Amino acid sequence: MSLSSSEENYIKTIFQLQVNEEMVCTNEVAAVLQTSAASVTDMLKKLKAKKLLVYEKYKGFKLTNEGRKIALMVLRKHRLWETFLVKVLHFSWDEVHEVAEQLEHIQSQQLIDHLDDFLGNPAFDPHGDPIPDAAGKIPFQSQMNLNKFPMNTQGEVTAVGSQSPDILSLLEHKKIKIGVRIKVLQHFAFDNSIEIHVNKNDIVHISSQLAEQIYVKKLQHASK
Amino acid sequence: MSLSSSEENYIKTIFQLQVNEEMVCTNEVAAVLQTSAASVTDMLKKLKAKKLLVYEKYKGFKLTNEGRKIALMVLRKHRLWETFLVKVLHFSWDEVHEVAEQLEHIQSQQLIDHLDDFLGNPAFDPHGDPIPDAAGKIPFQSQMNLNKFPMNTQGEVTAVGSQSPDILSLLEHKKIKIGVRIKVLQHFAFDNSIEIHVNKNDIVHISSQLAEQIYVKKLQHASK
DNA sequence: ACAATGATTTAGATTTGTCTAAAATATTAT
DNA sequence: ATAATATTTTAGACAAATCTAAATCATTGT
Repeated sequence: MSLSSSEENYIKTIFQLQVNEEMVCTNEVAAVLQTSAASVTDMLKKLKAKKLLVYEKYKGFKLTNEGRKIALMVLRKHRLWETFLVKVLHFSWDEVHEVAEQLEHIQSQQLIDHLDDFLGNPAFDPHGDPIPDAAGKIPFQSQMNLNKFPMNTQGEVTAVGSQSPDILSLLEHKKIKIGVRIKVLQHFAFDNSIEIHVNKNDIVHISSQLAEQIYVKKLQHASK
Repeated sequence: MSLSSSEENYIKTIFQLQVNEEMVCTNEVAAVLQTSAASVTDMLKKLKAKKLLVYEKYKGFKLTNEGRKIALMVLRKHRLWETFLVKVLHFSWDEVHEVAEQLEHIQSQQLIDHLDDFLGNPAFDPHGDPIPDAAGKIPFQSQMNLNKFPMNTQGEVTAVGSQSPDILSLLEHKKIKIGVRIKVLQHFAFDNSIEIHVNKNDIVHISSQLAEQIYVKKLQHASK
């Protein structure tokens, strides 16, 4: 049973909205997919008929195991293609998304297996997001994007996504380099900027564009 | 103005059917695309409205310059992807077509430019077909597939498409190797097999599958 | 020349994915 | 508690690409 690009996009979106076991609602999906709530309802009926999600009118919905499996495969393809575009075809990180959105719907198991091998079975894509393996397993994400790092948690900078001079000079100015300790103090919803502690001394403000380029791992607390 | 996959497939098919300046007819296209003549007519109207072909009811049709340009770009993408699949992802020559049919419709000029550069701007794909360049120019095909070689013309074997032991042992048995002179004597429509002269002595029979793997270039006649 | 045959087009229907407007349901505020 | 508001679903329509069956045009054989 193979799905249309449209069906795959809905499933991927629902998967990404349903962190934990929460139900997802119609408007959220409509907002992400830039479509009308009515269109979402139409698609929900179809995906329910295919047993890819559980859904009751007016009550919200979430993916079944089968649906989750499909979402993971689409995500796998998307992230492998992004890796290919950046590592092999030398796209920059901000140019890959639109193209990967198309490539993720190519139907060929062989293609994705060979691509995975050619890339050396990467565990993370250029944005630092984990790439599900062929069985759908997501690698443990010791490193994660500063944008997604929990607040008030000790972290250590592990990598920078881009090597452009503009980013490096900005990082230097803010005294951020690989190995420094950070803690997210506050998040501003307006522009997704954040305020962080650097080395327990300085408090600096980081734009969402910059945070996107900084990877961090959690540190174990000495005290408990 | 961007076209749907379906429109691109029709244009590509019509381009390949219209060798020389001949008109193409509805049934030919329907046969190649495995669809009904009625569907072809519907699409012809649409492509005519977009000025991609000239068409008069019941009289046949052919592409405009604009239509030809699009066909060449689709062909370029198809053949670059086939090259990628064989050379980089180690697909065998008979596995690439279906996947390339999907990949050729990905919309991104940047993608195809980068892919072309990554592959080293190849002039021919793994089947020996010429790859149009970014301007739509088709490289001169000194080497061509034995299946497409004209009859009663002196040729010289220049390459073999696959290095599999099965093919090599068959070629040895038929005394065919790089450099030998050949001439196509007869073509059998039933199975697309051919009968050829090898080194002006032996007459051997070649299946279409084998001919597909043999590349030949024309030799200038000493006499004229 | 014209009847038979073949090719092409039209007419009308279907599927998929979308839309807007209106109706139904749920939530929130006073 | 119930009126106002927000969310979700239904109803009906549309565009793209396809189909079948019927009608139209072209070609061919005698």
